[in-house]
Amino acid sequence: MTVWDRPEPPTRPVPLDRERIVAAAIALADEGGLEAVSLRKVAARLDAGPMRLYGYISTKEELFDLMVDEVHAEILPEERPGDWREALRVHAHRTRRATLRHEWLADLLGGRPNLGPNALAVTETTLAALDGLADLDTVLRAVETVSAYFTGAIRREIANLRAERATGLSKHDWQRASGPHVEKMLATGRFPTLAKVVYDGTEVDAEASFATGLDWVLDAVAAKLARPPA
Amino acid sequence: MTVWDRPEPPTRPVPLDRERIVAAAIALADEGGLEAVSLRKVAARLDAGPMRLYGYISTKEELFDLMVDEVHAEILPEERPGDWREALRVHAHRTRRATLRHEWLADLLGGRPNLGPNALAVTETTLAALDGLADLDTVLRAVETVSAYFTGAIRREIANLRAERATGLSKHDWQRASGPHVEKMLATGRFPTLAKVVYDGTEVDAEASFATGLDWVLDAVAAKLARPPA
DNA sequence: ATTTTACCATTACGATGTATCGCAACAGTA
DNA sequence: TACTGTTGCGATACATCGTAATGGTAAAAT
Repeated sequence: MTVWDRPEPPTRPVPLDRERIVAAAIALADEGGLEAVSLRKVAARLDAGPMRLYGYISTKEELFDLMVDEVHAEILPEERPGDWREALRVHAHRTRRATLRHEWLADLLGGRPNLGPNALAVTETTLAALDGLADLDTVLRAVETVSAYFTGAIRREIANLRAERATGLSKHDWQRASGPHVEKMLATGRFPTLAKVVYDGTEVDAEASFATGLDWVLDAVAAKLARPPA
Repeated sequence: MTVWDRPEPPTRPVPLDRERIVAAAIALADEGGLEAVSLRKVAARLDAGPMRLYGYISTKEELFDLMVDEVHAEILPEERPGDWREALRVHAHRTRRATLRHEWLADLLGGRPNLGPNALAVTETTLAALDGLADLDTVLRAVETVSAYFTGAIRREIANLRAERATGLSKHDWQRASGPHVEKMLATGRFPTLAKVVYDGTEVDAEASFATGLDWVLDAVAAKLARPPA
């Protein structure tokens, strides 16, 4: 058995780190949604066995946590924003845009506390922009209220977007035509107001809706920041 | 081969309907969370084979849709509420309470459009309470803004609650002590505002936070309903 | 040079959602 | 009453999943 008969030794396994793992997972999720992310497929992208990953994460949920935090790096504004209102608005819009780039984020948003370094940095920046404008509790409530709003709004927007894609219709048409079910329901006359909205409502740009609702909430915050807490 | 040797004919399979299926699924989810809901286990509860369910639903997601709609029956207020503000507030609180009873709802809230009969009824009631107070689009935006808020707020509340349960600590303590990670992060000094909030913030009752944020949003809505749209 | 350690691939297990298929009980017809 | 279609159900099967356990092998330590 000469050297020539023996194959070359297998190339050393490609080095791994969380960054590479998370990048692979995000790529998969971007392409096929969260459900396309399996530890096996992530590992395969890195020319590794599935079990290899357990050196870096101990559960699939942790991988999701890492993914979410990674996207928060995109959310973190690059320049310190002007006033508090601008800071909150930017935070909301950047989150929305990031979610449009990575739709799977909608499935994770608000699902678990985000304690990764990037998420903390985002929170810090936002809090800092409000610091001193009112007592701590009010500031916190302001940030949480705004973020509750945009979390919910983004999730709904993505949910609608998926429904539109699934049916190939705009939301407006989709509600009326696509669902014989909805059609039928409305025809019963049990939902007169809803029917009015569906039939007479104008179709509004998603981004505009988002921005308008956000402005309302920001107005509310402004009112509470203005005067000391009740 | 006498009669006695022959077994009795198998009892006819227990009759099934969606109501029973959904009830079984909800029971499972209440006990063990959404992940405890598998078609096999649901079917087992009904003394049926898994495939039997596919006569009533064609996919697991549909089962989730049915579950969500079923809970909306609990959310629907029994008496027509007073004014619009009360209507929105009641909608929010009833949704929150339902989610506390069925925590898994937090995982589904806002994830898909809710078009079931009960969900439509809830929407109708809410819309009806605002009907005529402003043009349709404003009314719709009001309802959507409020519901985006409470969807997001509820999800965060449940997320925190789970984290507390998992660590056995209150959120306050959990952020400071449990996570050596968070501790360390804050100690870096890179998150001064956040540190202040974590260390100096008072611990507020979850329901109170929810109610306060909700009131803020309702104030904002009130302002927009008062004067005609910009 | 030998032992220890640390890592990694393999194997394996139980569970899942769902496609397929064959059967058995009923409905309707002759 | 015999026969035949139809319908709905169970069993089987498959591909996939997350992850526990195992065992080998290469680098580090002695």
